[in-house]
Amino acid sequence: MTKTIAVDTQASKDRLRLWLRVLKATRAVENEVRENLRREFSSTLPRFDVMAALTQHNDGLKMSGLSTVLKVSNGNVTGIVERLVEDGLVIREKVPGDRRASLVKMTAKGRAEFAKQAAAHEQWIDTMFAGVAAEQVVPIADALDAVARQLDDKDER
Amino acid sequence: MTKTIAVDTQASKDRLRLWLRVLKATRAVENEVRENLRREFSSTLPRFDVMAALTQHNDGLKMSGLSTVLKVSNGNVTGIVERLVEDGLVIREKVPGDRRASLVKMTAKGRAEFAKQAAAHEQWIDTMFAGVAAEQVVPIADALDAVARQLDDKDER
DNA sequence: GTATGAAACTTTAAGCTTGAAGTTTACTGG
DNA sequence: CCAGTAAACTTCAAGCTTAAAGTTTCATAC
Repeated sequence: MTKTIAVDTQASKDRLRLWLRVLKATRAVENEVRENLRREFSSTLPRFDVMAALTQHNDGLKMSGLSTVLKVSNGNVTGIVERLVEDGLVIREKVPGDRRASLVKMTAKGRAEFAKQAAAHEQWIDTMFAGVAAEQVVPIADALDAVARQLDDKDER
Repeated sequence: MTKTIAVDTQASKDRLRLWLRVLKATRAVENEVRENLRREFSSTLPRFDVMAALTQHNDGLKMSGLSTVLKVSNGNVTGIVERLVEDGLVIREKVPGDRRASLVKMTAKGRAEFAKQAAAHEQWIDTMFAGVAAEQVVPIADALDAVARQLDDKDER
């Protein structure tokens, strides 16, 4: 077996510093997006996330599918979808042959509403990330993807 | 006046993609940190954040100071500090000359506990970011700092 | 002094989030 | 068939989070 020994190198400190910056930037952007969603659309980030996932999966997603895609708990999805249904943005269909499950889909109203929100969202992000040099965008995205993928792989084990 | 016209360029799409990756990586790391804090220390990220802020400000912070530093609402800080006080990790001192305010400080128990958590935390981060090449660390940190700073500046206006 | 307004908080209502426990339905081995 | 187990959810308790409203204290102007 391989034993990992704690060493507090410069590289280690740099990585911690990187994480703190990533976190700070993410929270700043997220707060701005939340505030904009609230002000302009009277909505929230979790609702936006659910609608985005359903838009990508045009044939619908089961509750468990939503919680897997969004990486949140089952119980969480229950509440968010509940409220989206109340607002008529989403429907829950019965799954033939499995009375436990239900398939969540966007309604026409939901699609129209989400189209507006997604367009605004893209503009917000574009403005917020304008300060990142074009040639840095792809390398940074790839580096962070490596971090996320490593953790995803770990979860699946 | 300058009018901003919406243009959906390749650069714009790349920036959106970058944001989605940043978000994904951040959530993955955050989830891991939350889970580790819960499992190993029966604690949470907000509690860790408050203790980290108080550790950096050794002479204490007022409630309003905490909410400014952490960029969360006043009411939020009230609850978290309340629970930290219950656990004896933090104390609230009276501010002489201002009966409205109180100064929050770490206790000896809090300092001892946080030292353990911070050391573990640094190790977790080091492991999770091991996949990022050393020479990329600083440039990425700087690029994201630009994003955060732009939003901070905007808030102060 | 005393009104008036600001500052520093706390409280509240509503929504988000999780892990754990509970319910109903489906599947599988004997 | 049917017992046991797994799957797909929902419910629950506790904590996090915010905006808005409320409270007490302080500062300033008159």
